[in-house]
Amino acid sequence: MKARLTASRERIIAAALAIMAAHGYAGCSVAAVAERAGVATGSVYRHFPTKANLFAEVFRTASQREVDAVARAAALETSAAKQMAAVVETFSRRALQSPRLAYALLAEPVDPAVDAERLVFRRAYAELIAGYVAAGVASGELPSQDAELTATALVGALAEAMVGPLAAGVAGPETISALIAFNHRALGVSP
Amino acid sequence: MKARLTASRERIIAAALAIMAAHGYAGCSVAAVAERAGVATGSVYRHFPTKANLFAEVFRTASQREVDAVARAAALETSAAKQMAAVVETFSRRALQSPRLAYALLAEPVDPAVDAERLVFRRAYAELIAGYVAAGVASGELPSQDAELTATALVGALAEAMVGPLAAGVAGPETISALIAFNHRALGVSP
DNA sequence: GCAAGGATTGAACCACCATTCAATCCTTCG
DNA sequence: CGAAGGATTGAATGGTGGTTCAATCCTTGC
Repeated sequence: MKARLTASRERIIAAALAIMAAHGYAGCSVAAVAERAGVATGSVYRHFPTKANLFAEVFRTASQREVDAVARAAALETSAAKQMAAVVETFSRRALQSPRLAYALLAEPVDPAVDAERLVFRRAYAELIAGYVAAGVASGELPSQDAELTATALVGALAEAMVGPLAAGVAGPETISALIAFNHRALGVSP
Repeated sequence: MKARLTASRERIIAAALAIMAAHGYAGCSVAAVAERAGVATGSVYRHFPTKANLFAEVFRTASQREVDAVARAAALETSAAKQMAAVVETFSRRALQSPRLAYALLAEPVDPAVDAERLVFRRAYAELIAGYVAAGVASGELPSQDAELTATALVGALAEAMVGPLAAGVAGPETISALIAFNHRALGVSP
């Protein structure tokens, strides 16, 4: 019984995520999510107090997955330059693979309460990057700089550079390598 | 009479802008805008077919003003490095001066139709910057690079670096100079 | 001065959807 | 097996706020 409950909860989150990936946040009415999850509209409210609350969790889940993937890829590298390249590479590849979801997570207009979760998401990337930058500065690989600011700015750069292509639908490998070059310059990686 | 008409129209746009600057897009119900403009709710629809349409124009107007201010400041400079510094300086100073408006223009959740206008705004900045970058590359001041991508990424970096401070309320001159340093590195300005 | 035609008004309308809740269905435990 | 209690249902509710429109008011041209 308790299992059935958590299963329902999971199914609702999964359904919301699936609809976001297919039709964006705009397509996510509570009724649609419930139908896809195979429960009644009202049942959603047994698991989540409000729609915003549900989607806060959906965003958190999806974002964590993304940040984890990026962190995992970057952790394999040993220099700040390579770590940053891995971040860009992973982030971009994944975004281009699920453009609708990426757009929803990054830029689509959403409920303000859900928007707050987005800030957390972006900050998580920034923290991750800031760590690499700080280490790079400490080791002398990178010039002295405000690691937090660099990281924040890079997150913005990455997102902005992606949103266009996401809409347009195309961004080849050359865009990705150009982005990596940009990142290296911004970090002050010596050529 | 025709004068009265255009005057009304202007007043409506001005009222919308004023409310945005004070309470953000969220505070901009058609009724509130109409009241502030000194017209009846229904009259708004004599000038604009829909609310989204009205705000598209409001965004366009406000954005143009911002881009113009930045372009004017940058035009006084002669090297890409100085031009970019002027862009950052002007953009930041103005954003910090009207944080609520800046937030609305840059990041606040809005109607999708209005959101589209935001892309135009960001692209306008990007084009402006891309011009300076391309010139810098041509003159040999900057290393070879994809000027469009650099410009887009810098716009994202600038916006992202500002949104946090906008919410927090504070970003001193040291943030601005750090941002300029970031920009110079990203452009490949030789130290 | 006076119709005619357009501008203005603002209260009423309506669509949309998140949220609720009384009725119903299961699961569980004595 | 059979009640008790919680889970589930989905149609009804309600609030919000954009949009409309019949009535009224001005302006304009004769």
